[in-house]
Amino acid sequence: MTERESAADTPKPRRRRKDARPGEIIEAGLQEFAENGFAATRLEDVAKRAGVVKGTIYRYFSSKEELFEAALASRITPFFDDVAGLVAAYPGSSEELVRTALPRIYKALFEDGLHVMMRIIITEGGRFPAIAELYHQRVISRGQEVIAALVRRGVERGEFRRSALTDLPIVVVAPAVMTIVWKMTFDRFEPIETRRFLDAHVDMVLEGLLAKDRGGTEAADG
Amino acid sequence: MTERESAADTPKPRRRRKDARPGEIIEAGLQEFAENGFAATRLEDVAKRAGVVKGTIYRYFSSKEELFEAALASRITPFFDDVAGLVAAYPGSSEELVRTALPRIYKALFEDGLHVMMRIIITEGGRFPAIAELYHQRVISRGQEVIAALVRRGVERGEFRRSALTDLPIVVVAPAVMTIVWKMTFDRFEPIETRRFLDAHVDMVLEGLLAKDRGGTEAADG
Amino acid sequence: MTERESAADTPKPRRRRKDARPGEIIEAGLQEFAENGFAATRLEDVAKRAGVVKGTIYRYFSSKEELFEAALASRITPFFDDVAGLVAAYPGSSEELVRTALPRIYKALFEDGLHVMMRIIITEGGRFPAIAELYHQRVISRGQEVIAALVRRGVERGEFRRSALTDLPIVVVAPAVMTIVWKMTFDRFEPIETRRFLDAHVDMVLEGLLAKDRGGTEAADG
Amino acid sequence: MTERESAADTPKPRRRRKDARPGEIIEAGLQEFAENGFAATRLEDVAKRAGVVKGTIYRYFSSKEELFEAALASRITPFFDDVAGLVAAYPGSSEELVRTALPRIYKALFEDGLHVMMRIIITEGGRFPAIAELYHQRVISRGQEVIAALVRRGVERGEFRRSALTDLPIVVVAPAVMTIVWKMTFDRFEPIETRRFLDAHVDMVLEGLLAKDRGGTEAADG
DNA sequence: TATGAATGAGTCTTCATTCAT
DNA sequence: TATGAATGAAGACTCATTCAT
Repeated sequence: MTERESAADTPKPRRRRKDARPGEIIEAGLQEFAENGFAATRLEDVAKRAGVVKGTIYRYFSSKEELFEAALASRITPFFDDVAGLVAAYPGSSEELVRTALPRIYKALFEDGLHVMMRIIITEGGRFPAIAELYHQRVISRGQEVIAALVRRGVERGEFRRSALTDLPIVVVAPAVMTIVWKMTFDRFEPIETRRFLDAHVDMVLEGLLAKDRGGTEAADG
Repeated sequence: MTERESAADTPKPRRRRKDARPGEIIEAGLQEFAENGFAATRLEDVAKRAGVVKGTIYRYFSSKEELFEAALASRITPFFDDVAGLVAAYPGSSEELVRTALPRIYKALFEDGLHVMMRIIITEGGRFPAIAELYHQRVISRGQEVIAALVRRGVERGEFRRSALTDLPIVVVAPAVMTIVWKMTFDRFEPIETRRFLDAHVDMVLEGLLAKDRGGTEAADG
Repeated sequence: MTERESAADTPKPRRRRKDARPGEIIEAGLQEFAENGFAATRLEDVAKRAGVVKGTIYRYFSSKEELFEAALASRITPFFDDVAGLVAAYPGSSEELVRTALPRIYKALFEDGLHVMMRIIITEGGRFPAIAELYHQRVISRGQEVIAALVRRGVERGEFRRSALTDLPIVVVAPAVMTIVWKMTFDRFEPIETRRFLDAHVDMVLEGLLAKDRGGTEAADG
Repeated sequence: MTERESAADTPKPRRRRKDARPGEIIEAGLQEFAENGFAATRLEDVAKRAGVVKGTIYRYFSSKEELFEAALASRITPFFDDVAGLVAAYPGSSEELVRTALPRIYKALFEDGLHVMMRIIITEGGRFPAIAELYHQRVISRGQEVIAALVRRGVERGEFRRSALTDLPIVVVAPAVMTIVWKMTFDRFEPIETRRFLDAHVDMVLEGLLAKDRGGTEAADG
C-alpha cells in the first residue's frame, strides 16, 4: 500500500497477518499476564501485542481465563529433568554437584525465561488453584524429587550430614525463590546481580554460616 | 493509640454497629487485597467486610488506590526493630542468636500476620512501585541492616566465616520468603508445617549441607 | 427544571431521577421485549426508555434474562378470575354467558394490554421454557378451567351439546388467539377491527356454520 | 444455472459431502430460524447444519437477512391451491367439504412442515414487514379466498347460515392457528394431540356449542 | 457522617461479514 | 467455488466513583 513496498514482485510481500497463530497469542498473553496479573490484563493489549484483533483471540481460546490457563500450561516444562539427569549421572562429589546444579537452575530461571512462569504462579496461584495444582504436580513435585535425590546422594555418600534440612530438601532452593521475588519487587530500587544471589546461595547451602573448624578452639560465645 | 480514647471508660456512646472508622476499612481492605490482589478486589467487598457501605469508603479515601496505599502504609511496621534490639544486646553465641532470631521472625510473619503484607508486596509490588519503594525503605532495608549486623557480629567474633553469603546477608532469610510463597500457592496441595520450614531454615543457615569435619570433638548441636 | 414548578417550596423540586424504580424498568423492558423480542432487545434501549442508564438496570436485575423473566412474571395476572367469577355467578342462559364472557376476554386482551404479554409468550415461549411454564400454570391452566366450567355449565343445563369441542374446551378461545396473531403480523397490511373478530368468534362458538334446522320453533336468540 | 454446466452429463464429478448448494443452506436456515428466531440464530449454526462453512453462505446470500428472506420466500408455497381445487370441484355437501378440507390443512401444516413457516412468520413477522407482507399476499390472502369460497358455497347452497362468521371467514381456521401456537409454547407442559385439536375444530366450525334442537324437546344429555 | 441509588467508562465476549488462499 | 482465519462493531456486564438525601 505504500510505495516503499512497490519495488517487490514478491507474491506475499508482508504475508498479511498469517503469523497470528495461537502461539503468538499465548506468548503475548504470557507477557501481559506476567506484567499485569490476570485481572489487570486487558485482552485488547494481548491482542495488540500478538498483532491481532481482540476477536481473534476467541478463535483459539474461549475466554480470558482459558487463554491464561492455556498459556501457563503450555510453558509447564519439565525443566528439572535436566537437573535430574545431571544428578543421576554425576561422577564427582556432591559438593561439586551442587555447584553445578544450582547454576543450571539459575540459568533456566533467569536466562531461559522460566521466572516469568514463576512470577505468574506466585502472583496468581492463590486465585487459580487449578493452575497452581498443575504447576505443583508437574514442576514443584518433580523439583522436590530431584533436589531430594541430590541431597540423598550426598547423605548416602557421607558427604552431607543428615538434618532438618535434609528432611525438607526443597528449602535448599529457597534463595532462588527469593531471587525471583526480589527481582520482581525490589530490584528497581536496589538492583542486585543474579550472580551474587547465586554465589551466596551456593555458599549457604553448602557451608552455612558457621566457621568450619570449630574444633578444639570452640571460639565463640564462651 | 490516641489520647482521645484515654479519657474515657465510656462505653462508646453512639457509633454504629461495626464501628466504621478508617481502621475497620483499612483492615478489611488489607484482607481483601491480600486475598484477591488490587485489581480483583472490589470495594463493595471491602465495604461489606468493614460493615459499611461502598460510599462510606470515599469519606476516608479518595480512591481505591489511595485506600490500598493507606492500608499498606499503615502496616509498614518496623518489625525488625525487635530483632535489631535482640542483636544489639545479645549476650550469647551468634549461633544461639540465630536460633533465637529466626523463630522471632517467623512468629512475626506467620503468627502476627505480617505475611499478609508480604503477600501483597510480592503480588502487587511490581505494579505499585511507590508502595514497593516505601516497603523497601522501611522494611527491607532495615531488615537487611539487622541481618547484616547479625552476620557481621558473628564474623567479627570469629564464629561465622566470611563468604559470599556474608557479602549478601539478606539471603540468610530466603527460606522465610520461600515459606511465604509456599503458603500462598502450594500449601493447599502439599501442606507443610511452618515449623518444619523454620527448622530446615535454621539448619541450613547455620550448617549448610556439608558434613563438617569438626575435628574429634563432634561438638555441635547434638 | 421548569418554571411551572417554581411556585413550590417543595424540597424536592424535580426529584432527580427518583422514579427509576424497578417498576419503570420492568415496564420499559416489557415494551421493548414485546417490540423486538428478547434477543434483539438492547438493554441500552430499555434503560433509555426507563429514563435511566444501562448500569442501573443491574442494580435490580442481575442479567438481561432475569429482567425478562421478572418483567413477565410481574404481569402474570389472574385475569381469568374475573371471568371465573362471572361464570360462577351467572344467572342467565349459557348463550348469554358466552356473549358476556368473550367480550370481557377481548377487552382484557386488547384494551387492558394483556396481548402484549401474549405476544411475548408466543414469540419467546419456545426459547424460555421456564417462562412458558409459569404462564401455562398461572394463566393458561386457569383459563382452561374457566372455559371448561363455562362449557360444562352449558352442557349440564342442556344448553350445549356434548362433543369433541366440549372435550377440548380451550379451542373455544382459539379465535382470540388468532386475533392476537393477526394483530401482530398482518394487521398492517389488512387491518381488521377487533370487534369483527369478536363477533365472528361469538358467532362461531355458539352456532357454528351450519344452518340449523330449528324445527318450526325458530327458538333461539331472536 | 450457468451454461458451463450444460455441457456435461458428468455425474457431478466433484462436489463435497453434503452437496452444499443454496438448497441445503436454505433448509438449514429455515430450521434454525424456526427454532431460535432471526436474531438468536447464528450463521455458524446454519452453516454447520448445512454441512458447510460460515463463509460459504455468503457465496449465495449477501447477508443474514437475505438468507432469511430467501429461505422464507422459497417456502411460500401456494399450499391452499390444493384446498382451492378441492372446494371448486367438490360434489358433496358443504359439511362434508369442511370435514375433508380441514384435515387437509392440518396435514399440510403438521405433517408437511408448513407450521415451521407459520412459526417463523408469527414470531418474526412483526419485525420483518416485508416478509409478513409477502406471506400475507401469497398465502394468507389466498387462504382467505379459499375459505371464503368454501363458506360462500355453503351459504349459497343453503347449507350454511349467513352470519358475522361468514363475513369474516378467516376465523374459521382460527383453531389451526391456535394449535400452532400451542405446539410451539405449551405443548411440552401439556401435550395435546393434534388430532384432538382437529376434531374440536371441525366440531366447532360446523356446529358451534349450542344444542341444535332447542325446540320443546330439550333432548340432550339430561 | 453515612447511605445507597445512580452513573458511565471500561472490558469481555459474540458474531455477521470479509478476504486471502 | 469453498475454506476458515481474521476483522471489528456491537452489546452485555462490572465496578469505581459520584451525589442527593
